[in-house]
Amino acid sequence: MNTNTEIAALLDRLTRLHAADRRSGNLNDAQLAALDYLGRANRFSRAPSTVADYLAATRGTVSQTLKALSRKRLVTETGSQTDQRVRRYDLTAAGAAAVQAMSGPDLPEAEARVAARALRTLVAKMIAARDGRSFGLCRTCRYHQERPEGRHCALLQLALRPEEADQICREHRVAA
Amino acid sequence: MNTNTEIAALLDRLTRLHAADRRSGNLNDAQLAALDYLGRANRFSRAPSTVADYLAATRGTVSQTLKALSRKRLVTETGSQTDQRVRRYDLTAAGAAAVQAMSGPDLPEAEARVAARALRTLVAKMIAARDGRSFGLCRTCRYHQERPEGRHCALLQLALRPEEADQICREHRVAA
DNA sequence: CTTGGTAGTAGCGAGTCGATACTATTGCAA
DNA sequence: TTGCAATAGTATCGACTCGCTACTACCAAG
Repeated sequence: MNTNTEIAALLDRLTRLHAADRRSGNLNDAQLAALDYLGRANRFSRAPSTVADYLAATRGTVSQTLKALSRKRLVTETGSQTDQRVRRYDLTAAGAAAVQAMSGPDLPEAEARVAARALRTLVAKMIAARDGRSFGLCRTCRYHQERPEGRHCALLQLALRPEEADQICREHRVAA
Repeated sequence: MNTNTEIAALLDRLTRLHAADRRSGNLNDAQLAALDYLGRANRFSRAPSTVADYLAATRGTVSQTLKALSRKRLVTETGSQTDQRVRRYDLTAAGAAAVQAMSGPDLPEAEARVAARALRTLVAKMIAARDGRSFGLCRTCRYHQERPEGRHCALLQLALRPEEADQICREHRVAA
């Protein structure tokens, strides 16, 4: 068996194990993933299309999922001022609590670091193969600037809030 | 963000990307995973309960999935002679073709090896955390014996067919 | 001011998924 | 030998995913 085939098989099993581990209470895998993403993304990256892009799903599916989360009072829905078509979904306090309650694997730090590096590489490759967005952290972006008056985004041309430097941005481009 | 939390987030995304990549034609993720497993498992490991164990799902869910695959003529269903309760699902030629057609990631060999090692470790840890079976290859098992007349399983106490040494076994125990 | 592209959604059909409940078996123990 | 608990597999239910098509609202560029 070639190594790439083995990776596919491992991903298959890992996928299942991970989903089974998280799945708890009344949230399914897709809802958990969306909720977790919304908790990490900045204010420009919490629209249905963006979530769909991140989760490699269609807008239709994500729309349904976000509505389900909304019915469960885990997110709120807001319209955008600048573009009337765009909607933004933010975590409620209950939503944030649900994210906190999610369990991950429990590896010793050294091993976790090795695993995290491998996973980052793998994700990056798979994104590249499908021409997808990197969805990296704002502060690692080529448009991120540190100015005397504070952080600034050179792409959107606006000042950034302090907490946004560590959030996911849909416009993220790896620094050159 | 601690490293284990980051791993959970990476797994979330990886899970989605992998599923989206594979999903093709008229097979969904669960069906693909079951089909792939059936193609790798030995004759003692192709029953619904075993598949359920491997995929971290319930017997009920897997039963449904296997019936769906059966309707699509990708697997056949056979009863066991030794235990009337047990059923075995084998790939048909069409099923084997569908497995062949599955695409995996496409990494250069060196990187693939690093990724595979990390994934194996991660899977092993997650299995251990849930007291699950390893589902390793027959020839890496502590009960696997090379005898003059051929390979032998010291647990089931029977002779092994040549191809079985490289198949997945539900009874697999890591060599001591 | 039309026209083309984008954002979001509804609704459909197949299927996942956990849960519950049920039927055959099997295996063990009194 | 019977009797009973454990096991294998299924059916069914309700909530939901998922891709798809169709549709509306909105934006932008000619």
